Amino acid sequence: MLEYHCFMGNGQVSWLFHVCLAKSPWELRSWMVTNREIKNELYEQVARISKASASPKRLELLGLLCQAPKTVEMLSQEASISVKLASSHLQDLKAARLVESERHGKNMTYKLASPSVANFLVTLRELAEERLTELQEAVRQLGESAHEWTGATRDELLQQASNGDVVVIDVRPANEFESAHIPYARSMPLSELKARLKELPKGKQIVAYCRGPFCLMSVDAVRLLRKLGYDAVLLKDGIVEWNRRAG
Amino acid sequence: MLEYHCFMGNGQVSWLFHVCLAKSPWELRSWMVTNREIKNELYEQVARISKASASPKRLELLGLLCQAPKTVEMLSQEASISVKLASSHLQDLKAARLVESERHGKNMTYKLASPSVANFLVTLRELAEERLTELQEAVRQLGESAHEWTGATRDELLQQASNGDVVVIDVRPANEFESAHIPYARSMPLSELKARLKELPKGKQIVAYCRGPFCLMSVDAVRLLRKLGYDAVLLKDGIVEWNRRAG
DNA sequence: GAAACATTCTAACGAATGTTAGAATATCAT
DNA sequence: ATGATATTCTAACATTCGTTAGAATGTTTC
Repeated sequence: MLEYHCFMGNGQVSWLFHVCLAKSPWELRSWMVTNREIKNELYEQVARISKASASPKRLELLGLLCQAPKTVEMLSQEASISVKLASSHLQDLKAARLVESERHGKNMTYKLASPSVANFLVTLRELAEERLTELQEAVRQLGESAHEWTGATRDELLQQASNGDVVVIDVRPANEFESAHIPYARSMPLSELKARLKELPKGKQIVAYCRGPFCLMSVDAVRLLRKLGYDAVLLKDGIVEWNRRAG
Repeated sequence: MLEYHCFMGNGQVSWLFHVCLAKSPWELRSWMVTNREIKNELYEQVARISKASASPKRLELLGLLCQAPKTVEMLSQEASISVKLASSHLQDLKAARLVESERHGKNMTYKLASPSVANFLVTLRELAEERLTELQEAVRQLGESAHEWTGATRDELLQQASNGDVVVIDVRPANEFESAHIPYARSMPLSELKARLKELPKGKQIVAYCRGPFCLMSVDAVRLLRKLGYDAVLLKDGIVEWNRRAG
């Protein structure tokens, strides 16, 4: 029976006859089959990466690992899933070489396999934000509830932070701050914010950031600070987005 | 029954008690549920994009659409799948807003929804090449069979092409050349190459390119030209990769 | 309006995936 | 070694996905 995509059934593939004029029918067929098999294999491999990122929970786990290496338990709690499910997802990610694991005593620690993975995730998220109006709507609602940093550029923020005109606070857990943070930022985890209020000057503007645009910690921090009379705004970028804009 | 990720079952989420001290238990619970639901929704939306790219055939279709708009039939033939299956995959891609369709007479034409999609695909492919040794191996074998352009930089190639030291040929079908091509390149589809050999100078180096690193047309072109005594090499970049390096 | 054609919709099947619970494994403290 | 703890492996289930075939839709041409 003839297939739709039969090898020689139409004009679309007629160039093959020119290119392969010298080849015997058997050789021609084998050449095509081989080429097709090579392509299939190549795309199959690329799809391994996108399949690994094709689940909301795996995306969330990857996002958390962009901040710092973490144990299975930490990851499961922060993503609100069971330890078993987290472990299973992490193994899928490991099979796709997106993360690596290492044992530290009783705990298994997972970390991103490469900075390229973080870069890919940001590209993916930005594409989703550009294309999906549903996502734009959801993000817009987040933005409305809090005040965003309006001081234009990255360099301006760096400048003002370096000479003390604004105070940049990193409201993530301390270990994530230690793993990597924006220059001149001060670690002030959301959990300690209320107790350490006296460290913050009322006269200056306070810029709070957290894990990135999908993390709500800076939103909460800004809401709290503004209620107490501080001039607080939030920066949507996390450390990965920040570094990306550098290149 | 108590869940692993119960809301108040452990120290990991204890900061909530500080932040939300002022809230009643009901308010606290509702705040958490809402935050979790927002995050779930956000990641769900992002996953729509990666799910759409999580199939080898859909990746191949997207890759073809990066070259030029095409009808369902053209796409099905070039990807070696049935028209029905192609249509089905294209509708998945359309649901994820990665492609758009337009009717031209009897034919339905699909095109990329945005250049960001092409950019995302290259990022994905590059990540796959970096992380997956299986893919590196497959690509390496392709490279061995043909001679790659060794003239270092993009700018050098542009320079040499502009003053005629090398001849850059685009071996894709003519409509893809018309849609977009590398500056100074000459359209010479693989199907016509043998018939138009006399247009190519034997004294100069010929650089052939096609759809990108996973497309085998330039490999075949170079193989043919070298057998006939031409000084031909191939450029792995397609038009998308080329433009990306511009920014 | 009828015939011809390209595409999509519907239904169906087996294959792959997400999730959970229980058993098994590896490490640490004793 | 033994018990306690963290993680992974196994098995099971419902759900989703890839693929195919047949019916239905929309468009052009006559």
